[in-house]
Amino acid sequence: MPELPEVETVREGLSRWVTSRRIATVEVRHPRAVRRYLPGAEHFAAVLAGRTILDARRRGKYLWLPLDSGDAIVGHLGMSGQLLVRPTEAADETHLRIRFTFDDGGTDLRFVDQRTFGGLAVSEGGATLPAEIAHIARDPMDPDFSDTDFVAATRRRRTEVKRALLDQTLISGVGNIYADEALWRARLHGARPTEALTGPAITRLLGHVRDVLGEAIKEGGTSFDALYVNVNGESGYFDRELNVYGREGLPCRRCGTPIRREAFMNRSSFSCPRCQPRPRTAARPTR
DNA sequence: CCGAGCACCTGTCAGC
DNA sequence: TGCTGACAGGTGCTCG
Repeated sequence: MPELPEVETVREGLSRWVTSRRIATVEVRHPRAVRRYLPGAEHFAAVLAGRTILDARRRGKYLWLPLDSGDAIVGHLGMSGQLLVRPTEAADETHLRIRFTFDDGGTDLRFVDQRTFGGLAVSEGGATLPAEIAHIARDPMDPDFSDTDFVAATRRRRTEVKRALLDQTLISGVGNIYADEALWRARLHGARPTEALTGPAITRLLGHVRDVLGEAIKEGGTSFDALYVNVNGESGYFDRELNVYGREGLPCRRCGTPIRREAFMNRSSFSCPRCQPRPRTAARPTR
């Protein structure tokens, strides 16, 4: 779910609502929420009590909160995770997994996650960049992202272009929605082999990725239901701007041809049959 | 190195 | 009304 724009929306909320606050207590309500933190739930709570949150940062779909100890809370929302800032007296959410209270009272920080694919961990010494996410590439909104390196690395891959966009070690933050939207804008079918794309074509595609992510951030992200919300529980509005994702059978906004849906990696890909013709052959060696 | 398949979960919706 | 199967924004493992 949440892809870069949704995670960025959450990061902005955390930056505003939890920066400079000192953690009082931590309750882990479900052990799966901290499964990536090997010392376990009790240690998770103990090491965080009394720490002050200094900032809220993001790379791709990962978030981290640098602490005054030099450690960080690192997290991923998975498919259904939410970080909510709620009044302390508000009733527990059905899928409340972790609750943080603060010395100043007022509001809690709650990790709520229906499907439990997400989770939080403490990254020792991870304030600058958690080691747990060192394998994740920079995302295209990062000022230090290198367009030329991305183009070169993509052309070296022998894979399909949508797979490349979803590969978080090549470019991070792009998920199923924004990959389909960027490919539609670039008029490329996701099955096009990367090695057969020219440098300028990949550069143009990258520009569309950056455009669609930026536009979605302005709208507070995409949400089709109450699962994808900011820290105050509010949905974003980018679903109104989607051109292909979820629009099977509806007319392409460029040419009117009904949008097609194809199976892809146990989910779906949406594209325009006319603007984005399938490649004639599967990936093959170029020489 | 790469992809296919699957595991990890809960909930919703369509169809029977 | 219930049951069943398909499907959902992600990651990460094994296997070939």
